[in-house]
Amino acid sequence: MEDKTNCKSDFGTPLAYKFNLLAKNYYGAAAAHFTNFDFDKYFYVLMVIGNHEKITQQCLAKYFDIDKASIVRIIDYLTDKGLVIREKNALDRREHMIVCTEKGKTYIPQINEAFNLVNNSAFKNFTEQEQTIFFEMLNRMLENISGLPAEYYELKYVKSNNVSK
Amino acid sequence: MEDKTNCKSDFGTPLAYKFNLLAKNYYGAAAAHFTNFDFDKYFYVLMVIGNHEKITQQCLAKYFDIDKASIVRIIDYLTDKGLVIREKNALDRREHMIVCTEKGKTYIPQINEAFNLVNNSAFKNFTEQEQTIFFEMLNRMLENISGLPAEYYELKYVKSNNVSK
DNA sequence: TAATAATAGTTGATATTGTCAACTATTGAT
DNA sequence: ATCAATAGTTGACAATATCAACTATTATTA
Repeated sequence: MEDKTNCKSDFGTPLAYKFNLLAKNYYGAAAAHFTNFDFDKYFYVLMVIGNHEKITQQCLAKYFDIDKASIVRIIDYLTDKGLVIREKNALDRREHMIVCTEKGKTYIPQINEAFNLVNNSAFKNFTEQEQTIFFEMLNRMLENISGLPAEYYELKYVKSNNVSK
Repeated sequence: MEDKTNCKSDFGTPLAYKFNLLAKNYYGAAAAHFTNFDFDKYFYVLMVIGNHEKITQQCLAKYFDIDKASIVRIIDYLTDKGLVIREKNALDRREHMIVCTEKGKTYIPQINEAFNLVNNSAFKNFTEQEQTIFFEMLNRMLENISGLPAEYYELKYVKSNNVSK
């Protein structure tokens, strides 16, 4: 059994293993901030919806890279909790625009704040510059691995719903 | 809707969102290398087992941070495929040492190689130094978020089974 | 030593999640 | 007018994780 104490050895482990561990611990830490909410999941979905006036389910499906059927159930859940509503788009009546309710909006700042706190604790002892470098590296890696520019995931799908189409 | 074209905006998004995207794309890319195998999952589990003479299910559960019941089913699957076997530990008959079979061992180099290839494509246009920095940052972040040293996940659980205990 | 606690693994039940195919409604293309 | 494409929905299903209860074995301790 080889020694794995130095960083070099990391090159032999799949990156995704570390990403999974990080994601799991991250969500665990974030969930601690949401214990007083009357809903217990899809915080980031709500945040994405809340940060836009309206957004289609297709956009959400592409943004989160999951099946549109899953989005239906997520929106069902959030609707059930009174956090969002579906509105038919008059310009294209196939589309349902998802809109944050007043109740839903009250959670957005708290969710934003909580994620910022967890981000900050993840970045403990990172300089501003290191944080910037880290994000920049993550984005480059996303491009390398997905074949798509990383901004695609931040922008494109989110933007497309605001212009007529 | 604010502009999100610059990196700064990343600070508002939960890190785990990007980690999930990366992990998903990473596994997708890796799976392409394993299409000719007669098993279709748990490649990294097999690799970890194969890189040690023997390892307990507890070790694997802690290493992958999943329930021991899940490990039982994973080992059932790998056993079913003839890739590993369970051996009672004579020194502590509660423990089942998981050992790679000859068949299982033939896959280890291929799996190692495949992960290296995907790592390399993920790190396209990264200098050696950047790669080292990236891993080092990931490990620091894991420590920050989990409260445990990152090597814990690479070493401790994996090592403990080799000494009598 | 006997009783009790702790550990490793197993099993069954359950909840969650994602995925697929089939379907409706609507719009776009030819 | 017809046909194809898109947005969304639904039901069925498979994969996964999790939990509690259980067996077997070892460690603790009174």
